[in-house]
Formats: sequence, structure tokens, C-alpha cells
Amino acid sequence: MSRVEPDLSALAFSRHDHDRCTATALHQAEAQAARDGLRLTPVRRRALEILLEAHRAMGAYEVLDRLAAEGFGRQPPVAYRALDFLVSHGLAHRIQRLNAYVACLHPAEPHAPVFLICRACEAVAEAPGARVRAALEAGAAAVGFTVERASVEAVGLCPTCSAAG
Amino acid sequence: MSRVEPDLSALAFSRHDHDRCTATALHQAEAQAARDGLRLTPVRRRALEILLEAHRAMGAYEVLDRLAAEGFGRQPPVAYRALDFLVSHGLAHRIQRLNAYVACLHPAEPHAPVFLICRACEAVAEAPGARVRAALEAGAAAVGFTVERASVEAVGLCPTCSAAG
DNA sequence: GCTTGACTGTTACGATATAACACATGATAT
DNA sequence: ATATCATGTGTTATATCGTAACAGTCAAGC
Ligand SMILES: [Zn+2]
Ligand SMILES: [Zn+2]
Ligand SMILES: [Zn+2]
Ligand SMILES: [Zn+2]
Repeated sequence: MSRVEPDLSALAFSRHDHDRCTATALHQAEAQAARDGLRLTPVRRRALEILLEAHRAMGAYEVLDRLAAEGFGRQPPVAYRALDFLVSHGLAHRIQRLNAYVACLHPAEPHAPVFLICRACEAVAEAPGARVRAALEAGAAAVGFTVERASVEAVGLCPTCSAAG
Repeated sequence: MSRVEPDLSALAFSRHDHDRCTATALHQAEAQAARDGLRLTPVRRRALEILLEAHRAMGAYEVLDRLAAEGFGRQPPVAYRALDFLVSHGLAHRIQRLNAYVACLHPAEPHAPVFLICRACEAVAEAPGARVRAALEAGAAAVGFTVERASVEAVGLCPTCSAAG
């Protein structure tokens, strides 16, 4: 059974039904957890929900404050562990430039994302990175380097903020 | 007048005349400083030399320790300011993944580098990034995003460590 | 000589991240 | 049933990375 998937690559930059957007992402996370035997515990699930609320990167301490306010632990490891879990299972990504984390909108499909970070509104979108990765791998292979992981992060202006001047 | 330039893209991964390698980079830095009216003061120059000693990224505090041992200030801003100067004038680059800095081997030519980081020997090489950038810009443009700055960093194995298993 | 601006140094603090340990809980294994 | 074990959650304490704010130096320009 197949279905037409909406293009999520610039969703963060455009007006959209965000309730549906987060519900879908959460549902996919649950499906993946069930399939792979992951334990999407209350803290972990709530951390993901918090990241999903806005299409921007949040620092660990920002997430921690939210978790603490809701009755979870209030010490750094609480947030770091939940975030590490999400990242290690592809449910969130770490933005190196910002020392921050962003929810993944399509954890199901394997992907090597490129992050587009708007410096004005702070929105972070995940763009398809296949071409970029291919170019990167080719360049690396030319000098005998084997790429295992890569981070590609661009800072600039999203369409909305660009139009606003 | 033109001259054949050696390919520096994988220099960090191969055996080479490193004294000559650092001397050249330092000479280029001095030339650039003279041309652009930059003040390559003792701390700044020494910080660059320290980064040039090894083809790897060094943390600010690591550089600071070295500077302090040589009679410069021993407080964090001393290192951060010198490193910020080097980075802002293209004489060094910041590696986001590592919260660390690496000397640039060819500051003269404008470039949008891709960093190849060996997880085994920690060497960091700067590979040509034109193709990667082009792909990145194209992908961003497709969703209306304007790229202003980008960081592309790959972690993996360099040819030497790869051969060593 | 005096002002000005860039540079270097300091103290003090803020922000980010991890080590190490105590306890709970649920799944085996005896 | 109860001992054992693995995983997860919470804690305290500490490590690592980064910056704000201010004081002193020194050379350039008036
Ligand atoms: Zn949304
Ligand atoms: Zn924006
Ligand atoms: Zn060298
Ligand atoms: Zn290596």
C-alpha cells in the first residue's frame, strides 16, 4: 500500500497544518519504536513533542526546563539522555552550529539531511541531501577519505524572512 | 606571474615536508596581512603557528595553554580573541563538530571548504568544496532559501588509517 | 602633549556537557 | 517465589567551552 507523501523539505518555512504535522511525526516515531523494539518512554516521548512544537532547534537546557516544569527530573542528564536517544534513533537531529536539537519530520525514510537555518526567524528545515552527499563522497573518495558521518548546515534567510527584507 | 601550486587538499593525510608546509602558510598569512593592513601581532601569529604545527583541530583551551606557557596571557579571552581574528580573516577555520580550530593552508584563494576529519588520527584536511556548495545552493534555492554561510564537515577514515585497518 | 582606537590582559560569570552513583522496574533464571 | 540482570531515571558534582565587562598599554594623528 502506498500513499502520496507531502514534500516536507521546506515545511518549516511555510504555513501549514502544524497540528497534523506534529501528529504525523509522532505517529511515525511510535510506529518505528514498535517495529524496532525501542522504548519511547514518557520523558523521551515528551522531549520529542517539545522539539516538534516549533520548527526550530532547541538547546538541551531549554528542553530540560520544559521537562522539569512538567514533573520530570531537573538535572542536565535527564535532557541529554532523552535527546541522545532521539538522535541515535533518527527521531531528532543535532545541529552542530547551534549546539541544539531539532525534531525529524520523516524519521521513517533513511536520509542524510542538509539543514537550512534561518538566521532571522530561527526556523530549521531539513532539505534533501542526496546530491550534496554524492558530491561530498566523490570529493572525499578522490583523496582516499572514507566518509562515515557528515553534517551539512547552512545559515541564511528562509523565503518568508527573505521576502520581509 | 604564475606558478604551479601543489594540491593541498589532502596534504594533511599524506607524508610531506611539513616545515615547508607551515612556512608557506605563515608566509601567505603575512603577505595577506601586509596587503590588507591586518595586524598579525605576536599572540595572533603564535596562535597561527600553534595551529599549523599539526594538521588537526585544536580546542581554544589547548591553544591557550600553549600561549600561556610562552608568556602570553592565561585567560580564555586571550585565546578566543586570537582565534576569532584568524577565523574572521580566513587564516583559520572553526570546526563546528569539534568546537575546535584548524589552520587554513591556503588562505589566499577564496574558498568554501569541506572538512574531512579522521576519527582515528584526528587529522583534518580541507577538501575543495565547490561542487558540494553548488549542490547545496541548488537544493536551498529550490525551496526559496538563501544560503549565506555553510559548514560541511565529514567524519571518517583518512587513507592512512583506512589502510591500517 | 593629548586624544583616540586597537590590542592585550584581567576577573567574573554563563552556557554546554558528562562522570559517577543510587534507586526503581520489569524481564529472565533458578 | 526470589535472585539476578539490564535498562531507565533521578541525583550530585564537575568538566569543558565561551563571553561580558573593565583596566592598562601603546602607537598614530592632531
Ligand atoms: Zn509543522
Ligand atoms: Zn525565517
Ligand atoms: Zn603540513
Ligand atoms: Zn587518519
